[in-house]
Amino acid sequence: MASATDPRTSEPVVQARARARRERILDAALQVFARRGYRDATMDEVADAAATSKGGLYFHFPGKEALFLALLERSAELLLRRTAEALASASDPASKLDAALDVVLRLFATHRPLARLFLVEAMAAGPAIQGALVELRRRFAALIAGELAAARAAGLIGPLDPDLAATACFGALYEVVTQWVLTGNPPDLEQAAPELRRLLRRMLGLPEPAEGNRTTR
Amino acid sequence: MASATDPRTSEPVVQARARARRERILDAALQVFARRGYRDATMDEVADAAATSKGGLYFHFPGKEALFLALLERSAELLLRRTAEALASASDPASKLDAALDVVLRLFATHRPLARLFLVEAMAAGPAIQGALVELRRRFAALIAGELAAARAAGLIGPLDPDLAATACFGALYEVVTQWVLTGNPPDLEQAAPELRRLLRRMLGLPEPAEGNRTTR
Amino acid sequence: MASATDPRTSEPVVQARARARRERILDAALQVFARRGYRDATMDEVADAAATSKGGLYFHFPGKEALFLALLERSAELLLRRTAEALASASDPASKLDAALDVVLRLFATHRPLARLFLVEAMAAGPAIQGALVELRRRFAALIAGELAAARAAGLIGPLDPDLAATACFGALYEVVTQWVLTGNPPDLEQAAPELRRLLRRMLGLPEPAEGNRTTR
Amino acid sequence: MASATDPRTSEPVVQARARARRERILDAALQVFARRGYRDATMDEVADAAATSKGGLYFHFPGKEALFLALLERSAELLLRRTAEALASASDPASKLDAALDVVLRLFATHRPLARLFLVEAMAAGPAIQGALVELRRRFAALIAGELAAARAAGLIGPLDPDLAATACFGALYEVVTQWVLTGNPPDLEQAAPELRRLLRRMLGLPEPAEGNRTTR
DNA sequence: TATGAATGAGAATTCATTCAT
DNA sequence: TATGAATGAATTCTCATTCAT
Repeated sequence: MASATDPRTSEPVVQARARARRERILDAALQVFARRGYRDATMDEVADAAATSKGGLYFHFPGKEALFLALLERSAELLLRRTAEALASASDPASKLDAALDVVLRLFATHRPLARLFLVEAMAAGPAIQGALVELRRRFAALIAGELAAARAAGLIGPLDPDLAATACFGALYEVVTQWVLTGNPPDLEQAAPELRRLLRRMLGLPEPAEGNRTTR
Repeated sequence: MASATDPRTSEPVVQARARARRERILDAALQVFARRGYRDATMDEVADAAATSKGGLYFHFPGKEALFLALLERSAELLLRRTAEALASASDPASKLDAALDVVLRLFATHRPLARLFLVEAMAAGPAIQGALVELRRRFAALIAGELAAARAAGLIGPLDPDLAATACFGALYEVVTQWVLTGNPPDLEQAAPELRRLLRRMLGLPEPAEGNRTTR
Repeated sequence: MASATDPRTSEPVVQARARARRERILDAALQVFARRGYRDATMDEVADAAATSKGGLYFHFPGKEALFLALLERSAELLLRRTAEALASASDPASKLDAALDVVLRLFATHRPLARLFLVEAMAAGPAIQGALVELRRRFAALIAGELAAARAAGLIGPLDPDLAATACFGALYEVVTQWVLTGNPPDLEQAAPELRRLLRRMLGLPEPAEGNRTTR
Repeated sequence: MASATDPRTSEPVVQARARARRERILDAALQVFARRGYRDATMDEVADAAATSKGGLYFHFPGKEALFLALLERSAELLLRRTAEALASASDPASKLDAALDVVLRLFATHRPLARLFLVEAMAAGPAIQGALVELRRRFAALIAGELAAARAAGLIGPLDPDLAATACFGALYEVVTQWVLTGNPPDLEQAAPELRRLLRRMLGLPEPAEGNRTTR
């Protein structure tokens, strides 16, 4: 009795179904965790939102923390990959910065629950998750720091501490998004992009662009 | 038979003792909340740490959330007052920035549990506390934004959006402290002051100082 | 140093004050117990209502149950005394019944909290209080049963079981008052008197009065 | 792999078991509430008595009050249904009264914990339960009042206020049962039936039966 | 694989009572 | 006598996790 196989993926149908269910659970978990916070969200709520049972949840994920971690990883991969692509697709440091900024702002602007989850709820979700978050921040900051070091080596920017500068950049960006998540200001997150770009450029010592479309709030 | 009074404060001894107990509870709560996080901390632990009974806790504070809020307020007053003093005691924007930065870094450097509590744990502690935190951030950012607007009006800095710039400043600072809280880097938080000062000055368009006066404690 | 004495009662002033305070506490307790029920009422509430402190309460009464019992006794004395007076002041069984009925309905009609306390809340207030209530009911029913036995002996009513008849009388009256306490029907409790009188008379075999003013609701 | 079903009820075995557990919990709750009273009974005790866990209790009932209410409803249905059947099975008002009286006395006589719970403990169990009890009394009294109105319309009894008369009947019955619950008198509740029947008949103006078997306690 | 009933170790909170002043 | 701060045992309810079917 050979098990059925999906002709497109040559993956056993059973496994495909399992993977789909897994994704469905992760999607549901994102909504629930973002809305209720890690601590207040219950596995019951996640199960309901995923239209499955508690037992089903525990078949796919060993526990609540692991579920959150999986969610975190899936989302972080996306963010980091897109940021890396943006950095790679631009040539000079200034446009790399612009591109990365655009990617991050656009991703969060279109995925507010994700932003809430990462920036507001996650940090207080227990040591294991905190550790994962620290690692993610480190990877993200390292991405920036790498670019800064390269720009510095190429003499495109003045002397600075790449790690601290990357942290500051990350923090400025992080705070702008957090404010938006918490207060809804600015109403459209991407609105803040040009001014934020200008501030970060100046901080890093990158040349100002010859730009006319200044937005003053 | 008049009740005994403290000769120094002319306050009834009973009330004085109660107020002391209240402070002791707040101190204990700070330790416990910082160590365990808001959610994981239990009222039992706080009571133990304060060397009182659970009932005693509830005599002084109506509940866990109110206890945390009281703690938040007490600490925030301190931070905001010191920052305002620092801003008032300096004359030009650049030294105002320096002074405020020093105050914040020093306060957190010497009160790591406080930093952990407010920067890491608090945000995920439920809507009421989140609201209080948003308000605190707003007040702090408004302090900075006010200075920026004044500096701009005086022609000391170029055109910028004071609110966004204040948010970015706050975020950069916040993230540096958070990294320190989470990873212990840099080992001495105040070490980061000069470079951070340089970054923020540049971001805001303040003149670079003729720098020989690096401050190493 | 002889203690001051009240010239009217030749009672030491201190004791007079204590007795007044005791009465004030009982009055407050009546209100609180009637409004919140025995279980849900707290000693704090009673203390507040009596404008005293918890410690003060415990000086005058050894505990919550004792307070309730004292209240019960004070009120029961009143009801039983008035009922006995009414019975004594009438000559024939029929007018005795009428008089007793009037007394009870009037007392409860003008003291609804008292009615609520006795008829609704008290029974579930714990074994000791239950025992006291049973005893009160017994005394009240005995009052009626005594009259019934006398009336029977005088040949004024037919044969019946005085105890059971008294219980039934008491129950009918009790239920009418309870309905009024719980639902507010009839709006004016004393309204129900004539019809209730008629029903009870018939039940006991007393002659119908030559009365024209029948009220049908 | 279809889930197993009970061949007799074609109900899934899982659900059948759950329903059985629910019933077992209700049975246990009746015992515990009757023995300890609503307020003093703890969910722990109920769980123990039901040989289940506290969590299990809360799986089947959302809380203590809901559990009590469910119990109340289940028992009240029984009483009301039996009373209605008794009323329906008799033809003339007098035998209807007799039949209903017998049903009620027999039910309580054989279920003393039930009687204790409903007549003594329940009334002081909080507003929600009190409301439910008021409604039950109303339904029961309405059953009687309906019969009285019909009998009156048919000219079988003299003029009276059906609602008040029903309340008085109910009260007399209620009090006799309550006395029995509280004091154990009369030792056999059903012993009181003939005399009580006679009293109520007279009260309502129903003809006396040609009966010789008087019982005097 | 999926279900949902069941578990049980806590959690926050309440409140009668005590007692130093 | 009076006060009100303090106590601590008891109680309801929660929820991550397990497991028989």
